[in-house]
Amino acid sequence: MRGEDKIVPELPEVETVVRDLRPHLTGRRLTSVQVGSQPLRRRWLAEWGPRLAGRRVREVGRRGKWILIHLQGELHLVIHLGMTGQLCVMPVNEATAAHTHLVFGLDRCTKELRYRDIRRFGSATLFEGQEALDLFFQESRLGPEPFDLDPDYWRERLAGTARCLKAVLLDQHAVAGVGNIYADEALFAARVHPAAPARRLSRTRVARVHNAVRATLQAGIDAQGASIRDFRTPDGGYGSAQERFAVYGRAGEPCERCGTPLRRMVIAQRGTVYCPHCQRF
DNA sequence: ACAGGATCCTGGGGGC
DNA sequence: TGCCCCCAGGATCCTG
Repeated sequence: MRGEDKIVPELPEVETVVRDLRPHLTGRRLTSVQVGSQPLRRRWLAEWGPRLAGRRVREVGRRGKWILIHLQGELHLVIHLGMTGQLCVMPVNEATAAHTHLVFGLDRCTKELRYRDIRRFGSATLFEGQEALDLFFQESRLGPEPFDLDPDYWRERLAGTARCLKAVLLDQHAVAGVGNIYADEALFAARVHPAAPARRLSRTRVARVHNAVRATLQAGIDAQGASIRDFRTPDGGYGSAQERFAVYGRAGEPCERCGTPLRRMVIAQRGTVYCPHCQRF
């Protein structure tokens, strides 16, 4: 990580953004949309602006790493932050940062909702009707929320694949919301090797993975909550929140449990850090 | 159907 | 100091 203080948004970061936005947006009307010239992962369609103008925000929610802004009249604004996306409510008179792609006006308010995304891996899409929203998640085969799962789900899911454990954790079809950072942290907490074949895991190891995924994500949510209140930087960053990670970005440093130097390998095309002593197959 | 690879994109870091 | 190259990674599309 060294000097890098951007955290790629995973479930805990997205949950934090949602909690941060909720009081600012709920009950407010979106009045307009300004669209930048550069396309996002999914192109914002010109007809969506007029369609959502004047709609009141009913609720702000989350599904996996997707942010859901439910509007009056069964419209659903679905936003993914990709790797570098930021969604902030800011004063209208504050200068608009480079790479701001969408600006939503808010009624009776001197603030506006801004979507900024340097790498443009993120997206914003408008769905009309609950069926269209359900169909989107159904077709993308988004897996269940990690907090809704029990060990039986993990046993079945892991037994039914030839892949290694970390690849399954990263797979949004298997479980929604886990990304590269929390996958590594959860496997360190569970003391299981990231390259372990998923189908060969013992019952006790599956239970450890199940508990570790939940505990790690919950700790992430708790820490982000603290960081956003205490250490939020002017550009909307999360300060020094990454100091809590035990393995992510720490290849070569001593394991906090046993002192063995942490090792790095590539799994599913993702940089993976683990303790070769604590984490076994 | 499933698994693995390529693709998109930019700022930052390493190497020379 | 400067330039080039490469790397990071989430979702999605493509191939075997």
